[in-house]
Amino acid sequence: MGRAVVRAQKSPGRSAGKDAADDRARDKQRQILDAAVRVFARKGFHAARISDIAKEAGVAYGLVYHYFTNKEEVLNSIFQRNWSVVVKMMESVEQQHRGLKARLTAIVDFMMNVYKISPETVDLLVLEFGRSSRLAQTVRHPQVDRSWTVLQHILEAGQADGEVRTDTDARLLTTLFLGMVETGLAAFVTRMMQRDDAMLEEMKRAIVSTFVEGVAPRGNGGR
Amino acid sequence: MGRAVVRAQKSPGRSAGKDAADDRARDKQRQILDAAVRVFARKGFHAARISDIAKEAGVAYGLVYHYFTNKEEVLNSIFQRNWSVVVKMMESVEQQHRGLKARLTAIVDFMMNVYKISPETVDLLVLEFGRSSRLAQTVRHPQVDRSWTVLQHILEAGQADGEVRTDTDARLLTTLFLGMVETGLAAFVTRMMQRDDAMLEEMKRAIVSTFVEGVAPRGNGGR
Amino acid sequence: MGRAVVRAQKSPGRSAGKDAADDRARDKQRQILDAAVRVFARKGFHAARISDIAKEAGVAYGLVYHYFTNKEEVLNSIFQRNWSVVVKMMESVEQQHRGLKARLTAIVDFMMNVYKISPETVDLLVLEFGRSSRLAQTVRHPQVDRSWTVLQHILEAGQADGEVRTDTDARLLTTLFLGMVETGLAAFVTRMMQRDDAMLEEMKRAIVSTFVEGVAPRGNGGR
Amino acid sequence: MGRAVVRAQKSPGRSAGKDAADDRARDKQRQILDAAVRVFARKGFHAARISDIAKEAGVAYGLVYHYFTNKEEVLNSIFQRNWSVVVKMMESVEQQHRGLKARLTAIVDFMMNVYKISPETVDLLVLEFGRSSRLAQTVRHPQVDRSWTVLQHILEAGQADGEVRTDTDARLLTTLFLGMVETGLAAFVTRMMQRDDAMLEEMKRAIVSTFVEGVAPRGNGGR
DNA sequence: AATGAATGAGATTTCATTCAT
DNA sequence: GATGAATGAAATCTCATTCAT
Repeated sequence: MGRAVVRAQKSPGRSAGKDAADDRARDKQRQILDAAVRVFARKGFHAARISDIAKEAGVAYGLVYHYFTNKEEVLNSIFQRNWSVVVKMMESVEQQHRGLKARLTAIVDFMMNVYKISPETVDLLVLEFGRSSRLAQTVRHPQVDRSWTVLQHILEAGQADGEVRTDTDARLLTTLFLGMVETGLAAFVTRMMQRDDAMLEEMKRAIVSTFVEGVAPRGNGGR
Repeated sequence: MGRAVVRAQKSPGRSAGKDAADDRARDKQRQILDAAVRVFARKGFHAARISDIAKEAGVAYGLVYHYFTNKEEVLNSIFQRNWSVVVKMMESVEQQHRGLKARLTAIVDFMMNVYKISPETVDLLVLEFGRSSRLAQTVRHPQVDRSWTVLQHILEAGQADGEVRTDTDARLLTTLFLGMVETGLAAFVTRMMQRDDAMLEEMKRAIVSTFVEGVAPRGNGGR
Repeated sequence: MGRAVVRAQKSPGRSAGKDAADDRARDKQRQILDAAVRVFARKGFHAARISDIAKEAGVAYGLVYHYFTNKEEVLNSIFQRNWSVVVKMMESVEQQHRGLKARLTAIVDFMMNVYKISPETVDLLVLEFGRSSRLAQTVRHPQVDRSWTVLQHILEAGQADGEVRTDTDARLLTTLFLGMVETGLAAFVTRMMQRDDAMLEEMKRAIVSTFVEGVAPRGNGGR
Repeated sequence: MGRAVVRAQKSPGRSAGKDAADDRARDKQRQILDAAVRVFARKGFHAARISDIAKEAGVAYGLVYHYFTNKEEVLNSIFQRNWSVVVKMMESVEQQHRGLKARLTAIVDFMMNVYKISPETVDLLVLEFGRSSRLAQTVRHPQVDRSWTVLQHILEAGQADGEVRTDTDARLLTTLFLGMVETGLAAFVTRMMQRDDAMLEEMKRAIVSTFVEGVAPRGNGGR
């Protein structure tokens, strides 16, 4: 409840009154979204009532409708907000790092860190969104497609560099990598595994090394 | 009321009518469960109405309540029925096959074949059940735990045989393997990938080889 | 459950097979009615389900419909059966006894004894039927009217004999007497009072003497 | 949600809107309760549907749930509201009047007047609540116990003053008195007796005098 | 006679959404 | 902007009753 959100500085030079009002509005909106993350993570999208979210946010439930069209839009906003962060991260990783292992390590690192910081968010993304074709049909976030594409690029680069075998479709390998990450997270989410830092670290290492070794070209003079 | 009736032998001599009735009852139950699989897969558990299931099964919705306590129990029955098949398969694989690769291949084969035969069932299991901690908390199917355990045994055997590196927890590797399989299936379920046989075959090969290579001990001449 | 009902001897001289069948039928019917009394007393008419009655009687619920048109008819049968006993008792009391006090004593005695023997029956009659105008409207048992009439006669006889003051309507006094009896019983039914024999005896005495003294003519040559 | 709100004084200066809203809310609640009294009296608790109450009150049925948890809580509120009036009356009678006859006369007067003003309320209290042990078990209104206690005190005072014979338990006599009043009312409720004022007056007199005479100590020159 | 599968009307209850204040 | 009263569609579930066996 009431987590202290760091307020971003806004573009200076506007009417102070307006800005203050905008600020308050943005705060309220964020307050509601934060509450929604927790409630959705706790009860699931369907079972979560708007009034639950409002109560968690400490506002009247009518206000939720002031900021969002309906319940689904609340969920969409959450996805938008979070996936755009993931996509940005992936894009920057592609730019900043070289080599398959370094890149995947950076990505897995980031994901696991997010989990440490806000497990509810990950719970929600994994449980409600992860793969739901039904939601996907209604929602179809281009962000998600973009993240797949970036990953695919990384793997294709690996194939070009001889780090990844070329006899398998890069898109398919992308699937497998995401599967490991996702299910790895899910194991924590569903309490299949203990939620402690050591475990998280081991998980990171296992995912990266298993995948990198697993997709390495082999055979002739190979490994 | 009167469901899951254990058939006892009754006074011989006039039991035919009774038995026929019981048979019909069992048929109707199965008819309802089959319909439920399709409806759940199509709309998801929450969005599926009992009346949808009844309509799909071609019975009055009251009959669903005649055989099942409520909607959740319908879902549970489906899980029970299907997971027990998976568990049996895994156990038999452990008995019949030797060697990590052979065993995992057999398992992945089976899973993908089930998908070919009854994609709705897999859709349902993957989407609704796959990992939902919320459902899991209420339901806690021992069958699921059992399947994890069997897989873990297989990996531990691999460690003992030197096929799997020993510096990583077998349970953790189990997670990763299941993640690949599950997300591999999910890619079809969510239409992220084309549902054709060639693709399924390539997926099978990719999963097994990536995982087996990925978890192989390295070192000797290796990495 | 399964209280041992004393089977009445039937008119001798009929076809034995027929009689035996009739007997069995009557037994089943009585079995169902006895069960119904207990269930209605326990849960109330509305909350009692036909299946509860059938279960209590140890028969299939379809059979209830073989013997009774519907749930309401089951209740009616119970009333019929019991009130006719009460009416007969009152009529015989009017014949056998002389004097207001003797007659009322006999009546109260009987009522309280019934309570000792079958509290459920009294519970049911008092709670579901006692005064329910709504049921009364649908049911309108002539038996009930008859019992009022007999009592009224007894009071009118008392007026004629100078035991009861004549300045008050006999029907009204009937109401008051029945009110005492009914509420007296109700106090046990609702556990407002301890259900022990001494209390029952004191209740009997109090009802009769309070009423008899209360309605005695007074005044001039009176007290 | 937000029912039975205790009105707190809020920051003075802009509370008018809020207060007006609260007033409206209280009005609506009462409107619903009044409607419920009529519907329950007409059809009985079980047969009354929430939608009947809503229709009678002229509101959407959802609103009933906005103010009350469920149907039973509606009934409870009615009991609470009405019995507290009865209890207060009895307490004030005990204070204001002296002598058994005066006190009981005042009580019976009040009861019969309530009946004249709102027969439905009395119908409901008498028919649904009067004694129902089943409801009583769930509800157990302390108000009802309190009214018994006050009456008992009045009778004990009568015993102390020599107006009531001491050889009978005061609680038992309380039962009888209430029985007369209740059944007296019931006779009107169930249309066993004509609902006219003259009859009501005669009933009043008959109840009080029968009871007072009936419980008077006898002996001296008596019987 | 006896059974219980099958039906479906109908009741309760929930909750997203609108809207007056 | 903020509130929460008001609405009513829709979903779950119950159970009296019918009927084939």
